[in-house]
Amino acid sequence: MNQPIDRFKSQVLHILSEIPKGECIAYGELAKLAGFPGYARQVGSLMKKLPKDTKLPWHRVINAQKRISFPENTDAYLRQKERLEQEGWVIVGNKLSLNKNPTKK
DNA sequence: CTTACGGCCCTGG
DNA sequence: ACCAGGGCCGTAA
Repeated sequence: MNQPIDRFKSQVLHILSEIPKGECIAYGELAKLAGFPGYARQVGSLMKKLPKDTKLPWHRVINAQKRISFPENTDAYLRQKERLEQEGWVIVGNKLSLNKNPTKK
């Protein structure tokens, strides 16, 4: 079968599972760490494939713009927002800020 | 084989 | 700091 992409998935999922609480990562960063720079979108596609009962912190994955990659009126957006806030993040609009330290002057 | 579409990224205005 | 445009990669039609 497709070894490279299969490995890609495994790596991404593994790294994702290693993401500590209270920390987030961009799709591109995740892909890069997995050894597949430029595969940000594929990471997103992979996230979409994840089962609903997954233990993986998919909510800690956001885009490089520090924004949730979902329209605000969607359910997915709200869920991710809630989870991130639960992790101690502060969401302003559809953008993320560091916990208790947005921009910090 | 061409077209369309993503949980994206980067550069510019 | 915010929005728009173009580009990248893979999968599905």
